[in-house]
Amino acid sequence: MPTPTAATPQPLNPDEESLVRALGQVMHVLPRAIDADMVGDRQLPLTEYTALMNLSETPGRRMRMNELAALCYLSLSGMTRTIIRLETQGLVRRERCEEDARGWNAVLTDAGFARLEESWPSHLAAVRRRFLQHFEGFDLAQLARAFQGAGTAETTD
Amino acid sequence: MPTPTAATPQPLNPDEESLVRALGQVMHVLPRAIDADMVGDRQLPLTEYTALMNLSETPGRRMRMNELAALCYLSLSGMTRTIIRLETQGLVRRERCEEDARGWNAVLTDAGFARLEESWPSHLAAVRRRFLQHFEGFDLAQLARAFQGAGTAETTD
DNA sequence: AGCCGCTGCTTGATTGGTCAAGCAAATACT
DNA sequence: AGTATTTGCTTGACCAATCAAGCAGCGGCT
Repeated sequence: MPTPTAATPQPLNPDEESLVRALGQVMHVLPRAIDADMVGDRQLPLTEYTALMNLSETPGRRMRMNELAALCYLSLSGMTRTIIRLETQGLVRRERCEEDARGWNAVLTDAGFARLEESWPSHLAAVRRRFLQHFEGFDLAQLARAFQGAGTAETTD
Repeated sequence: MPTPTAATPQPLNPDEESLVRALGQVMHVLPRAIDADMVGDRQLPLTEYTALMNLSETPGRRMRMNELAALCYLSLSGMTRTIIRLETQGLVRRERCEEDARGWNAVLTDAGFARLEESWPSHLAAVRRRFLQHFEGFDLAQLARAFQGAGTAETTD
């Protein structure tokens, strides 16, 4: 019996191999690097930046914890803690939700909006330098679709 | 004065915008998803798998902590703790380094090698399904080069 | 030979995330 | 109407990573 226990799957070819290795590196390095850039430059961690940014794009600059957590790819408890950090800095305020007294809205304060405006160039620069720059010859729209697929792949199966 | 404080950088065009959004998602989701797959399937977290894998590819299946940490994209202390976890499972053993009594070698045990052999199909499947699959039409070699660039970009600039 | 600074690794303290349990409000059921 | 279930969020316990401090062994310098 050549393959005794489990079905041996098709191994990676050399190009796949090096892509996967590079992916491993990027998954580890990129988020930390961009975060470190933001912290070094603007004292605003990537997670907090992302929360502020999502809030800023919403009518009334407010959002339910639920929805914000999903947009930030964070667990609900992770979101709670992020919002608490932002609240203590005065960048976000929490208001009880009118139509459901269990719910809360995170509301971007003026200070929060100002902080965001002051920080986005730093974020933009980090993303350009660490990522976009390296994909210059590529069809970005096509690439974006592939990434979306990779990010939203079914959880189990 | 139209732009009072800082120079306003070139904003992202729509394609860049959606690529960056997708990147944000992927950076968050992919490592956790692959790790969760491995844990669910084989009880072996991605970090530990990576350490075993790197050890297995080295002559004598042994490596200095230093070097292993670099290959795993982990801090030295993070590597120490990972190795301790692996050691308590009997998958790795530590030996003092012969030519430098300060140093340690992490050595893959037979049990560790077996564990790796049993786990790699799961890792492979996760990587295929969550990542490679979504880049089917692409020039993988070219993509790999771009990713390598993104992962190794100069730290400060 | 002996001290001094450097190196390799571990350990302690902290951080930022997760999951599970808790709690209060809303909703469904009879 | 009154209870049971579900929902929305927070809190507690935990975990894996980081940085900073500690420590032992090495190597250079005199």
